[in-house]
Amino acid sequence: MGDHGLELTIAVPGFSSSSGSEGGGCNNNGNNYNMRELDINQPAFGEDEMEFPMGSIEEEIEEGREAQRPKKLRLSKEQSRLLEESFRQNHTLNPKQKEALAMKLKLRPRQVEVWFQNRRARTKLKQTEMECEYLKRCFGSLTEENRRLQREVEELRALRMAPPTVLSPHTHQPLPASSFTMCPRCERVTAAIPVRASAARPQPPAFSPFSPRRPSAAF
DNA sequence: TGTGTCAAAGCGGGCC
DNA sequence: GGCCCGCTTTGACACA
Repeated sequence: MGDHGLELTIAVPGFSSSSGSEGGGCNNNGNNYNMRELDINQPAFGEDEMEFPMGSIEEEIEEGREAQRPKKLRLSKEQSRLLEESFRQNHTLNPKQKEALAMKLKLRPRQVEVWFQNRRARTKLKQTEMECEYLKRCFGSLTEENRRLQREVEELRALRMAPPTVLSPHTHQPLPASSFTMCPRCERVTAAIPVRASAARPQPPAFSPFSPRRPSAAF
């Protein structure tokens, strides 16, 4: 989708989202969205509130009109563009900035405020989604690593349980049990068992999700 | 025309 | 009291 003329630009370390269809969106030619844009800012709402398309319901009731819900505002492309621009500069507005921006956009300060709130929420949601994807990938690789280590543990355990069969280097026959000695340190029967290649310590993963040095490309 | 999605706006609660 | 946030509602719109 994303064809409402509002593009998410998320400042996430390692990610750069381009503001793709700046000015060249798919909605700026000939569909009814343009008609809405005109509706929003045309002085067709009464003299006093011509900039504010959303009048209050109470006012309408007082005036004896049908208490119909006011038309919902859809921001024009230009309004969205300017809002995005100022959001890129600052994710929050002080009252002065808000007032100025509202004046510039012919909106109520409250509408600018709401737009920024919603925009922050959308940014956060997007970040959360990306973080979720990243954690899923971490989970997958850690599960795989865990499975591999479990198998290795099983192998080593089996090796320990089995009676040691060591071949004599001279006769190539199994040595008698009497030829083994007890290791004074670990108190196990030891013999000259060659180190198995598979028992070599595995390489640690390239990075750990819990390490402070996360690869920046993750987000 | 029904349905899904998006975004504006409402509402309540927490914080300063 | 104003602002922000999370959640929700609701109208506009696109699409099958």
